[in-house]
Amino acid sequence: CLPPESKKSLAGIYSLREEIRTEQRNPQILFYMFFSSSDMNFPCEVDLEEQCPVCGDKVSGYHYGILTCESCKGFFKRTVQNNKTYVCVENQQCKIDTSKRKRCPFCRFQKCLNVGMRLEAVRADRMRGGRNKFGPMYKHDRALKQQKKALIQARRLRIESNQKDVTFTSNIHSIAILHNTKLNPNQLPSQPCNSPAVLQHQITSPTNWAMKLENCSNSVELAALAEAIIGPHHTSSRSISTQSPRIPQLEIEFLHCDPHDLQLQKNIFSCLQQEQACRHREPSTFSSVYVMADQLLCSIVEWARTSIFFKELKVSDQMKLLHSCWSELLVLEIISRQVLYGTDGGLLLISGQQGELSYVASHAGPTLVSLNQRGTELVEKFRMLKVDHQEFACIRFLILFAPDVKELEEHRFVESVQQQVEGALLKYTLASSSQSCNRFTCLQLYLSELHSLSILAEDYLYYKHLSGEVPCNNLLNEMLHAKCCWT
DNA sequence: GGTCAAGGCCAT
DNA sequence: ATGGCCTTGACC
Repeated sequence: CLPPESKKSLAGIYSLREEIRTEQRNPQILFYMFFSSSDMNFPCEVDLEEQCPVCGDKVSGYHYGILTCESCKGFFKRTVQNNKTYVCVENQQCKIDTSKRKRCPFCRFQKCLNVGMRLEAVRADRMRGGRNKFGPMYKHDRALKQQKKALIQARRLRIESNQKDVTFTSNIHSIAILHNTKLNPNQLPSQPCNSPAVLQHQITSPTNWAMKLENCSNSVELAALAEAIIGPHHTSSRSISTQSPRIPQLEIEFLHCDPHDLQLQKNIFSCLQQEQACRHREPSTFSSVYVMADQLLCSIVEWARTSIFFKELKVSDQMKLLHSCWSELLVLEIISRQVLYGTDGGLLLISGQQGELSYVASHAGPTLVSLNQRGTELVEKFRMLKVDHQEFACIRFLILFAPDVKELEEHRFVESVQQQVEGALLKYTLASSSQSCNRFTCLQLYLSELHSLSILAEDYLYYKHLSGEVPCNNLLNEMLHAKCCWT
C-alpha cells in the first residue's frame, strides 16, 4: 500500500533532486536597499553603548541630526558658523578617532557630513535654546533604539523559555511603550549653504544612493534616506500587495516562497483515497487529520528546500534544521491559516474544509482539548495584533533558521540569516504599525508560546505514533520516529 | 516645571 | 583651535 507521493521520508525527498550548491552567497545584498549594516546587527547589548560615529568618543546626545560626542558637536558648529576652509595634506582619507581627530579637520568635517550631521541644523541667526525641526527625527531614532533593546530582551526571554521548556506567560505590558513618530522628508530644511567647507564636501563626497547607504552609520540618516527613496509610510493600511514599495525586498522574496495550497489539497485527497483503498473503509477523523498534517509537513519541507537562503545550506544542515523545527512550522501553518482566513469558533482544515472548535472540545481527550484551547488562544492573540501575511512569512523563516540547533556546520550563516530576518521584521513592524509600538516584541513573545505549543503537539503525536494508531508510510511518522535520535 | 539640543564661554 | 561645561528656550 503505497501513498501517491513516493517521497515519504526526509532522506527520500532530498534524494529526489540533485542538490545544486551555490558557493557564492550574499544574503546581505538584499538588505542594502533598506538597511545599513549597523542597523541590522545587534548581537549583544554592548552594541547599544553609543559611540560617536565620527571619532568613537562617548556620545553626549543628539547634535545636528545625529548622536555625537561633545567635541565633534563643537567642531561641526565652529566649522559651519565660521565658514572654515580646510585642506588635507594627505590623500583625503585620514582615519579619524579620538587621538587623531585634531590632525586633519578636512577629513574630520568630511566624516561629520558623511555620517549624517546636518548643516541646516546650525542656526544662521545663532539663536539659543528651543527646539528645531529635527525633534521628530530624534524621537523616531530613539524609538528604533528602544525596539532594539526590546528585541534583545525578547530574544533572551525566548532562549530562557526554550532552555527551561516551560509554558510561557507573556507580560507584554511590562515592556516599555514606544513612540513611533513618522518622519516627513518634506519637513527637513534644505537651505543651500555656500560655506567653503560645504562646497568642498559637495565636490568630493559620493552622491549615489548606494554609496550614501554604505556611509550611513546611524538610523536617523537611514530613515531619512529610506523615506526619500520609498516615500512616507502609510500607517493605516496593511495591504498584502507585493507591489507595495514599503515592503522590504526580502519580504517579497519570502512571500514568493509560500507553500502552494491547491497542490497540497490535491495531495491530501489522493492520500485519503489511498488510505481508504488500503483499509477498505473510510479513514477515521484522526487518520484524516493525521494525513493532512503529514501532507502539510511535506509541503513545508518542499517549501524550505526551495526557499531563499535555506537552499544554500549544506543538505546535512538543512536536515538538522528541519528535524529541529518541523513541529513548530506545522503548528505555525495551522495557526496562521486560522488567523488569516479562519473565522471565530471555526477550525479551518488544511483541506480547505471548515470544522467547529466546539466539536473538537467535546469529542477530544484531555491532551487534545488542551492543545486546542492553547492554539485558539494563540490564534486570538495573533488576530488581536492583526498579524499579516508578510509577518507570518518572516516568522516562518525565523523558526527555520534556528542557530541554536546542535552541530550545525554553517552555524554562522544560519545565525546571520536569523538576525537579518529579525531585522526585516523589526523594520516592517516599526514602519507599518501606528498603534502597537511594541508589536515586534509581542510577536517575539508569541513565538515562544508557539514553541511550547509545538512541543506539546509533538508529544501528543509521538504518543499516538507509539501506540500505533496512525497511518503508515509517511513523513510525519519518520519525523516522530527520529525524535529520539535528533533531540 | 522638566527635558534636551541649540549656542556661548573659557581654560587649555 | 579644541572641548568640557554652562545657559537658553521651545516643546512636552
